[in-house]
Amino acid sequence: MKPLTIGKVASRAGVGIETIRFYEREGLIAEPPRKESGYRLYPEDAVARLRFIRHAKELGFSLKEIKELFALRVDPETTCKEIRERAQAKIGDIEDRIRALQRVKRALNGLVASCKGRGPVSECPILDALGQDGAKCC
Amino acid sequence: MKPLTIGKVASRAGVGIETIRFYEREGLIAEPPRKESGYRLYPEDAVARLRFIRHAKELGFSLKEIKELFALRVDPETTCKEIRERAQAKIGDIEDRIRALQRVKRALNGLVASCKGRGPVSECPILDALGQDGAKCC
DNA sequence: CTTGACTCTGTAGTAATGTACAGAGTTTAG
DNA sequence: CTAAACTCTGTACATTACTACAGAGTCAAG
Repeated sequence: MKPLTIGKVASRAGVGIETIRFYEREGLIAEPPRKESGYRLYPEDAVARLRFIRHAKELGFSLKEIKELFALRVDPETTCKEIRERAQAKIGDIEDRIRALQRVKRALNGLVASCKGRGPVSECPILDALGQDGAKCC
Repeated sequence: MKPLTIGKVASRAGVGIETIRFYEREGLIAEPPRKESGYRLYPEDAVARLRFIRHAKELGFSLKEIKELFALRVDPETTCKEIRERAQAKIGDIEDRIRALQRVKRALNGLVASCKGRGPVSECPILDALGQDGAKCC
């Protein structure tokens, strides 16, 4: 397989060229070999790595966390268990966020229910509720 | 009740002084009256408003969204009905966000389930799955 | 009345995550 | 061979949500 130029890698991985160079600067991907001209020449698996980054980001990992995942992989002491634990911690984070949103939703639903949809805004119970110190919102 | 200086408001609302001035610049809180000296003098309810912002932020609203909520209240033409409609739209947004997070969570759960937590990282299915093109993660 | 704490404006910096040129050199299709 | 497309470096800009001064003026306790 021929090495790929940055543009090919970008289109195959579904990211921008600038993004790849950015990731290189940030240490998320290795500096690839270059042609004499200075053009970057990527092996095939650079595409997989960029896809990994993209998917992990979609799953709510920050670049920093992704970098940590890579560091784990590089470290020969790391076990599958550790990766799994990270994923589980992430699930916990996501559950927290879901719960927080559900609280907001419940609060808004309650407010909507208490609002007849008539009268001036000054009498609308919706906005007052969030000004309290915690109680009404959760 | 005496008007409060910015420092008092900040400590009561649990935010920084600079944050308050920042919110003022951003239009999240009104410019308060001033003393001759130029010192800001806040009415009590500024504290409630800042708490509102803080709580809403903790619940995942961006400052922009919070501003939109306030905009509803400020407009004298706004009726309770409009607030209610906005609140309902907001509920829809929140439901979307919850669903997105649940998709992520399901994906991560699937990955965790496929990982026995044993063996070297090179055999971890979680990392493999992230390298694939989309299918495994959604 | 002095001194230390407070506040003012205005500017600049931070972190995260890119995106957008400018200006120059390189590669490739026709 | 030429022109279009591509890539290079380096810098600057965008967004969100603050945070940190600098230098000057103000307030309040003792």
